[in-house]
Formats: sequence, structure tokens, C-alpha cells
Amino acid sequence: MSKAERTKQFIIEQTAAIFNMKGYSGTSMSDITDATGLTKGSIYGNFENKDEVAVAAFKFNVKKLQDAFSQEIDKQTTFKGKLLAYPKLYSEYANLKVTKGGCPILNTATESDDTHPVLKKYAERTLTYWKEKIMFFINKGIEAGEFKAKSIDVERTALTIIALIEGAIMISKLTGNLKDLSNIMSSVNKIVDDLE
Amino acid sequence: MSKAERTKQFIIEQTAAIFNMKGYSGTSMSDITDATGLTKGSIYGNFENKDEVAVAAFKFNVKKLQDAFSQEIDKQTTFKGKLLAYPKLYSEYANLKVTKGGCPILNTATESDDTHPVLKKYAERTLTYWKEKIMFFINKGIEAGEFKAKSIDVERTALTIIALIEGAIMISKLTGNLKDLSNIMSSVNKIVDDLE
DNA sequence: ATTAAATTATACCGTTCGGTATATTTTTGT
DNA sequence: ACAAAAATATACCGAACGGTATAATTTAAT
Repeated sequence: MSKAERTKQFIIEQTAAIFNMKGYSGTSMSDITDATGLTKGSIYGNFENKDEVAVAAFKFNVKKLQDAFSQEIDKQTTFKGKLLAYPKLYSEYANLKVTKGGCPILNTATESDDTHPVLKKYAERTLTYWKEKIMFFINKGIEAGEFKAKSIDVERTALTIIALIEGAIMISKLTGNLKDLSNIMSSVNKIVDDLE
Repeated sequence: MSKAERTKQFIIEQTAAIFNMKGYSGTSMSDITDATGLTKGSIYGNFENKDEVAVAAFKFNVKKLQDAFSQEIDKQTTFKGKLLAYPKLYSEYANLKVTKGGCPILNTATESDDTHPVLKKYAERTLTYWKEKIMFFINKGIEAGEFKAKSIDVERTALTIIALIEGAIMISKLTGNLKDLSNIMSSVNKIVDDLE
């Protein structure tokens, strides 16, 4: 890794949480220089502009979350188990701390949907990828005979699980009540259980 | 209504949608003067600062939404019907246009939870009020004999409904797909149906 | 060790930010 | 109609904004 690549990575790591907490328009270049200890010259030597840092930070936050979930998913041998990895990790709350500031998809989506097409596109792609992953698990579970409920609407189920998780994160961050999070996660559990 | 009161109301009406779309830190004072055709002097003659305009805009957006729902809720004679008013209006989508920019609770919550305690508090209060309203309908429905399912967790059900709605709004605004919204709303319907 | 290239720091650009003192205009009560 | 009060416009403040040209420094290949 060249010096530039290491510095770039360093900038991303140091600012990812800030972007996730303060948002794109709430994060200033001086927030970035403060967090890294670097100067503007250095930041602009490694990134074209603020947008590019924001996009990199978003990708970093998403990857961090995905890695945490993949680890749990890979442990599970059944497709039901893989699906339950999401509510499980969120119930334990540990994962809310993985990405400080809440879910990057939710944060980026709500901020950028009317204002920032570039960030919006990245959020949308990430969401679609997630949906398809869940649909994949459900379909595989049906094939494997794990899920036998009649007339399963795979896409609807996937969307419902995601909506519940995102809504739950918003609510529990707002109320400061972890019980709200685990409460809603048990509803996700129920949806997965009902597939059987 | 005095001139001042009318102007104040005018400023709120003209800026409410902007705050809901661009967010607090994304909305500038010049956005406000542009939207109203007034000057800074006039804005600051009616509001203490930008915060106060933002709070008023938030309350305005919430009230607008609440009025739309109350109208539908009041039409309904059963508690099940009142609960179903939420997914019904959202499925019809008309109500997403009531407050341009999506749900003000969701937008304000995700932006302010790590940055703006004042707005956060208002969002939290609104959410809690909504939750209690849903809980009230469920409890009344149980009393009235409409809902007979064994071991109904009233709070959990209310939280689940809200999480689904908020998640659905985020998703459908992000994908631009109205089908996503109605898909998830049918999951809300199912939850209410399962109370019987 | 030397040197060319790459990286980082310095100093600055014009613009916009939220906010305010004051002058002007418009309401409002008499 | 008039005067006092209230509301709005004008002109400005210092600070922070994103961004850049250039100089100083550090890296990396020979």
C-alpha cells in the first residue's frame, strides 16, 4: 500500500463515523481536518472533493456492517438461522455500535433522497443488494424445505424485514430505549418463524 | 390575527416543505428568504433564530399529517378500522404528498439524533404520542371485543406498526417504487388482522 | 546518497453562513 | 387623520464554508 493509499484509508476511517452522525451537509471540511489532524491540502490531494470523501465514508460504513453480519450469517447452517442473524445481532445491540450514528443506509437515504442524487444512488444500491440477499435466503430456504408456509411472497417478506429493522433503529435511537429495538426485533423473528 | 401572526404563519407555510426536504442543516436562511420573498430583517423580526423556524416548520408538518390521518380515523367506526387508516392512506400514496419530503418524524429523527437535541426532543415527543395513540386503539379494541388474539403485546404491536410504516417510507422514497410502499403496508394490514 | 515524483502544509480565494443595528415603511388604536 | 407602535427592508458584521495555487516536505526508485 502506497503512502497515498494509506492516508486515504486513514481519512476514511477517521471520518466515517462523523459523516454517519452529522450527515453530509452537517459535516464540514474542517470536521475532516480536525478528525484526521491533516490539512486541507492533504485531504484534497487524496480526494477530488467533499463528495468523494462522503461516498468513501458511506461505503466504509456499509462494509463494516456487512462484515459484522456476514460473520454471523456464515456461522449459521440453516437459511432460517441466516435470516435470524439480523434481528439477533440488532437485539444484542453490539452492532449498533459497529457503525456509530445508526444505520448508514437509513441516514444517507433520508438526507439525500431529495437533495443529493449521488449519495442517494449508493444508498439505493446498498438497499437493493440487501433485499436480494434476504430474498436469496428465503428462496433457498424454500428449496431446502425449511420454509413450507403456503403462498410466501418473497419480496414482500424481504421488504418487511428491512422496513422493520430500519424503523426499529430510528425509533430506538430517538427514544434512547433499547427495549424498543429488541421489541421490534422479536417481530422480525416472528415473521421468519411464520415462514415455516 | 395580527399582521405579525399572519406573516409568521406565512413563513412557516412557505418553508415547512423545504425543511422537510433539505433538513435543518441543509436549509439556509437565504432558502427561507427566497421561499417567502421576505428579507432577513422580517424573518428575524418574527423568529428568534433559525432553530425557531425549524421547530415551527416541524410542528406544522406534523400537524398536517395528523389532520389527514384524523380525518380518516374519525370516519372509521371500529378500532380495527381506525388502525387500518394508517396503511390505507399510505397505500393510496396520496398522503406522501401531504408532507413533501417524506415523514417529518423520520427525517428529523435521523438528522437530529446525534446533533440537535431540541429538534430530537420534538421528534421523540411526536413519536411517543403516535405510539400511545395506536396503543389506545388496540386497548379499546380489546375492550370492545374486536381483538381476541391471546397474549397481545400492545406496545410491541404499536412499535412494530410504526417501524414498518417509517421503514416503508424510507424504502419507497429511496427506490422510487410505490409498490414497495403498498407491499409493506399489506404487512401492516396483516399485523392488525392477526389481532382478531 | 541523490533526485525526481508524490505527498502534505501554508496561505489564500470568493462565497455563503447565521445574525444584527438601524432606517424605513406599514399597521393599528385613537 | 394622526401618532405611537409594530413590522419590514437595508446594509452590514465576523466567521465559516468549500476549494485552490504554490511552496515545503516526504516518499520511493535508482
